[in-house]
Amino acid sequence: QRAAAQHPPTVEGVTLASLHAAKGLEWDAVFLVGLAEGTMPIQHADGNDEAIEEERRLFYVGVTRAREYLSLTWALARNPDGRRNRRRSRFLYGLIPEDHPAARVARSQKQTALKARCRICGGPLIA
Amino acid sequence: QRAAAQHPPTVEGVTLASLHAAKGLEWDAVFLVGLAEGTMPIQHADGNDEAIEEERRLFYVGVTRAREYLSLTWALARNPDGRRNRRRSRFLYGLIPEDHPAARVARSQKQTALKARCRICGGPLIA
Amino acid sequence: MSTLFDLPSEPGKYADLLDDLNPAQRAAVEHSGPPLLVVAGAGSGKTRVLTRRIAYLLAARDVHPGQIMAITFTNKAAAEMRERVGELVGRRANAMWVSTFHSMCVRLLRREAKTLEMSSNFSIYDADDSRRLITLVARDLDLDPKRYPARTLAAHISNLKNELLDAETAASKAANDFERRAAEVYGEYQRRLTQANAMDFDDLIMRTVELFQVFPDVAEHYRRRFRHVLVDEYQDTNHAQYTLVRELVGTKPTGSGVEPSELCVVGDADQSIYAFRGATIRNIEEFERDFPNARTILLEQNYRSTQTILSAANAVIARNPNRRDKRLWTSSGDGEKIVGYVADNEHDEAAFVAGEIDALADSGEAKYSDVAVFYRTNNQSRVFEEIFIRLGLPYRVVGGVRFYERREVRDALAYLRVLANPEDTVSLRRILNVPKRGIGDRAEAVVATHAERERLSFAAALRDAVAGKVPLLNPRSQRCIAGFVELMDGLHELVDSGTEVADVLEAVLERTGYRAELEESDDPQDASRLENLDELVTVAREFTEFADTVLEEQAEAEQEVDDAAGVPEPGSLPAFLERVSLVADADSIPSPDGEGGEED
Amino acid sequence: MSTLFDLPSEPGKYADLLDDLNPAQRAAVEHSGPPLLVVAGAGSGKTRVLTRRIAYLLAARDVHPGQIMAITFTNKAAAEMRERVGELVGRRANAMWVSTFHSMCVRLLRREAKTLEMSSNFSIYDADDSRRLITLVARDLDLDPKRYPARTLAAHISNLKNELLDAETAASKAANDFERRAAEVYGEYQRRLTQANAMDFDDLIMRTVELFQVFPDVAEHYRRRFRHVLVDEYQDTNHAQYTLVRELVGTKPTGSGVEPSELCVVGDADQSIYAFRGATIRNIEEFERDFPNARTILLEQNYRSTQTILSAANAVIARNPNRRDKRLWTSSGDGEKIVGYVADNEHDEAAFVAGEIDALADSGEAKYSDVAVFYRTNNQSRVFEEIFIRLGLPYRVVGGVRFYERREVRDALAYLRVLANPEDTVSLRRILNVPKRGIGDRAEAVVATHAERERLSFAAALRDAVAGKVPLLNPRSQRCIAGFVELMDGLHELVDSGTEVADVLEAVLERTGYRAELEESDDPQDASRLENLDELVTVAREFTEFADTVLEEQAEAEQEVDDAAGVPEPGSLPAFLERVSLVADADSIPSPDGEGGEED
DNA sequence: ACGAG
DNA sequence: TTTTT
DNA sequence: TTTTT
Repeated sequence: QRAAAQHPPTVEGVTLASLHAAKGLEWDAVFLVGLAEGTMPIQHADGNDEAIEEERRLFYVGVTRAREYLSLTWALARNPDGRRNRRRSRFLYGLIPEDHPAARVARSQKQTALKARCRICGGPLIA
Repeated sequence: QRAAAQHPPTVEGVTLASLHAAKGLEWDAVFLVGLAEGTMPIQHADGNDEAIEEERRLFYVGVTRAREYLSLTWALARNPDGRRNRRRSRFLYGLIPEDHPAARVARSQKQTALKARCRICGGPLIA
Repeated sequence: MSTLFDLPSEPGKYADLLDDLNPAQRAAVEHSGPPLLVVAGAGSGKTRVLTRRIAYLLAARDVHPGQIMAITFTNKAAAEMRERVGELVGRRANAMWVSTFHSMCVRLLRREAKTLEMSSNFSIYDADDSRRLITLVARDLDLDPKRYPARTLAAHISNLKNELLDAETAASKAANDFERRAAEVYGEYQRRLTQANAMDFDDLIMRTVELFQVFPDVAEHYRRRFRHVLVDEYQDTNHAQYTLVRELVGTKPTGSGVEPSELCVVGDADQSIYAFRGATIRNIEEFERDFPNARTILLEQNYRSTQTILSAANAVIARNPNRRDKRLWTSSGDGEKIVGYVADNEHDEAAFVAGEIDALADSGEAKYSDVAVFYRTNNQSRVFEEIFIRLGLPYRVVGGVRFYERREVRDALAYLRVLANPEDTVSLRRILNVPKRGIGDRAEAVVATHAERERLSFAAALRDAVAGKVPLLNPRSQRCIAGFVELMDGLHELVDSGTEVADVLEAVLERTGYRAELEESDDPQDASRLENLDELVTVAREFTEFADTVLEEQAEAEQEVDDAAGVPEPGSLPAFLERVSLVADADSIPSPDGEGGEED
Repeated sequence: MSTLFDLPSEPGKYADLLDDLNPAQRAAVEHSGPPLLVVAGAGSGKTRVLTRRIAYLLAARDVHPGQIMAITFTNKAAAEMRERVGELVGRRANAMWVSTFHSMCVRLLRREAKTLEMSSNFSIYDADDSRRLITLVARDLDLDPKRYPARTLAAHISNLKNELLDAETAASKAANDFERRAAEVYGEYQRRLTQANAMDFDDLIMRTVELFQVFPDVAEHYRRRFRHVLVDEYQDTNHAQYTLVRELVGTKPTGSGVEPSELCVVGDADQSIYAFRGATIRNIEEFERDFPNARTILLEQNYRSTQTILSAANAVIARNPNRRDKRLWTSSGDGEKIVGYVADNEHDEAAFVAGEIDALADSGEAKYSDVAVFYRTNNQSRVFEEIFIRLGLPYRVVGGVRFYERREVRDALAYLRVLANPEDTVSLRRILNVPKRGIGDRAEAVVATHAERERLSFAAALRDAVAGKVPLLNPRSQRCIAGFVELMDGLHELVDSGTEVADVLEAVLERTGYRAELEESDDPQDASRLENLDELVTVAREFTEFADTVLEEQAEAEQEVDDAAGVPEPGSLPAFLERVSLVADADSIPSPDGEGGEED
């Protein structure tokens, strides 16, 4: 058994990787996480068309890694007690219907945790 | 007698003006002041060739406004008690000889006032 | 005419025009034919060359003054040129077009308004009007004023216009959010300008270029007429102005055989300091490539400064790379040495300067008014003012708010502008509640919404408001608006009945209560405001008087005035507004040019 | 050969190669003649197309494997391609060149070293070496490391090289201080690289382009040889790589009548995500313009994902403007719905994901190793790691420091590199005092200055130091340096006597005390360091063994090896270093390619 | 509820 | 901030 | 930060 840095000799488990590192590979189930404005697309790219287009391609690469199961998630706040001022990624427009709970916008007020599971998604996927 | 904003009806006196406003006019005696890096050329322009060239032209316009008498001045510090950390404008290179008192560099230490008058300039003017 | 039988280049002839010129200057005056670039170093006598050249054209080359167009950037330069040519050739000078880029364009646009399918009595929006309108547009587009400040948007849009790009092109070329939003604002801004029957400074140039490019026959008409075009301060032209000049003179014969006009531009790349306003040094640098076959003449002899100063200047500018080399020289000697001084701090620097100035004055070497202090940024004047005041040294500060930028002056003019052009929404909304008459933000917003929804002008929406047709408007506001409309109607009647401008202005100040409000105030600033308004009335008065004399003279001389098509009647309210719109200072009212008639 | 009498396109023939392909794939495999762009959507089977095409070339079009050059970006891709072609055509595959851009260039440069008047045993500097050298250069140029960080300079210089601009051109195009300084650094950096007999990654490409452009006969030689060039991930090429490909295949016949080689590039503009590394999407977008007459084939059928996922992907990417439209589809059904989830905070987000993963695992829908979590920035892994650890959910994090980037590995390799190339100053200075042996910054600086002044290599300056010829060096440091030189001389003897790499490496670790130091430490990190060094020894051992088998096989098959000119002897130290320089992971050692000899 | 400050 | 060599 | 219209 070879000890390479990127494949530590631990039991094979869930892969955690950057979207760049995901390119060219595929998995049965893929979770794209942190899909909030400022993170995906990254802050830096905002306002710059070419950069935003590249961020979108990056997201696209992520989506196309999944064989069967794809999950798209994001968080309203950084910390449990932090201000819930994040907005969801623009790349989700048209993907998650506006009336779906996951499409909800951040509120500035504190509010109770929102954890309603939602496998019953079924909105129109094509924009 | 007409009351125009830029020519208030006061007694005619010394003209105080920006270098831009000086363009096209001429005076017997001209004082170009504030000739320190960050002011002339202005901070903003630093590192940008085209901008520095334009600042130099601006300085040139100032110099060519004078008929008989031209004085070039700058200050080591902003306030009397402030840190003397200014450097003289790069536009003065070759104009004021390096061994002339006015070519002195800012010291970071506090030091006694330097006010030696210096009409006895006589260094080589052409670079 | 007396010159008809003279040989153009006969030696000894036109001695009065040529004898006191140096060889380069003389060459520039005598040059004939291909495009000419006169690279005129500082103090090299470029205005003299320009005026002599014009005089020479008239005297030696049998050119008619009506065939000459001389373009400057400032009214001051135009006035000086006209005056100095006048000294040489007398009243014939009045038939020339000597004007700024902008007033030349206004004149052309008014004449050709029909061609462009627009009204000839458009308002001219200056930078402040323009920024105001952009603020409104940006707000309507829900733009965050932090991310999209009106100032920045205005500068960006101005740059686009200077590059002759319209809103669609700008949108298609936009490569980031800011550019895209700016393009949107640009589009809506233009729509509102049109609605207000107004043009901003940049439009004046851009639309004239459009006029020439879309209607080649119009261009040809003017090219046929202006056989000689002279441009001053060529290094300060922006792309639109460059294009305007090129379209006007042409670079090859037209289909019907009109040769390019003779072009002479004067400028100095080393004095190009307005890049931030869109000026592009490239125009003067590339003149020979833009106008093939061009001749270039360098004016390096200086008649202003000592050799010491010139050598310093040469040394400074020589460090700029890729520059056409040019070394200023003088025959008048070295003069005094340059003084260098490092002060410990800014206060001491100012004290040193003050001391030097006093010494110069005491020794009689220079009067105070012969002395100037220059700095990079206006805030640097502060220390000097403090010291000068303390020493009782007289001074004047150039810069700061100019006459026509003062609030009270703009308010008064806004009334006049609305009277002249009721569609001028920016001006109308400016004075709607000035002085306060109970028409608040809410009422204004409600009327604006109504106007938008019903596709009415703001003025028409106000009348709807009076008629109770504006929803959500409360009765108290409605009464206030009724009062305002009535007020304006009254003023209108004055204008229609031919009241002279100054009296209309007086009526505005009285009936609106503007003057009363200032008189009641005990703020000393308001006293100066009153003075400024009085000054404005005086300007208006003199304007009418001057127009009357011109008209009389014209009548006496039985001059034709066919050149005046579309141009506002001399002395009229529109004429007055046009003048003040294109001018910064109250004392630099341009004298009317080209009003002496001639063949077309 | 068995294929000699087959008609190239006879229906039903080559069924094994074509039958299980969809029509677009088949067209891409069968296409012959003009340049071919295969736009291969995600999961559309592009490697299959590439490998089948190669097999088809060999089987149906009578192409010899030695005429094929297949270029990839990663060693992994190269290895996979070689393996899959091998499955189809057997050992003949070994005669092809299947390699990364960089290793292809290394190979060409070693072969043609004489032409470029350089040594064929140059070191290859990776990003870290390069940044180190740039740090030294910037320091010598007195650059403020705040304003000019080595990272930024390195990135800038890399971009310049990717654009094929040399230091002079960069200097002449510099439009601000940073660019000018960067150009200076670039120039000095290149000088030092040459001095160190080293090339960085970008040089490998740039100098190969130079080779082809300056020596057209060399280009023609390789064009004649490689009649088929295939490029994978074409959307990731930078300008230099694009130029390299173009120079290699040619766009028109050479003077001596060599037609352009047949080019096939495969890529997907929608997956272009390396612009920040210099990749330019324009290359794939403009392929048809760059290579006139080109044929384009779209691969839109997907063999990986459910239609639900593909529709989402299509919807996402469709919003990018100015894009070649492409809609992925599958015949395998809709599958599960996509799950969307907003968490209150990042902790909850991770908890949700962990819960979902557990549910998938519990239900048997997926093993942990079939699941991946992707984020934009590596620091986002933190929350997930915390939660996963708490839940005992097994995971591995991709990214972070890679095997050959680890300090201990680079230290050990630096020793080997200095042994292979004593001029390799960066490596030499790296290990000069590692492990600590009393040669401090001061001593290093003094030696460096001596080297600079006497125009000596740093290695030679060290010997001067031992001989007491370096001024200002104190005796204690001198003795330490003497010890170091002696140590290295001893190791050199080992190398010269033909000791195998793994044993040299062992000697390094023992004699320098590197291993001892780690063994004595009680830092747990140092334990893992020891493991990594052991791993490195194992890699070296296997490398030699593998080379031995290859050599034996070659001997058995009596294959010619003239292709190996300039290429380091298999199993040798230089060969080992070349391998590890072009590789990121210890487990992705590329198998030697093209080593089976053939005619040229 | 709107305008003024 | 991403990091194929 | 400069501001010819």
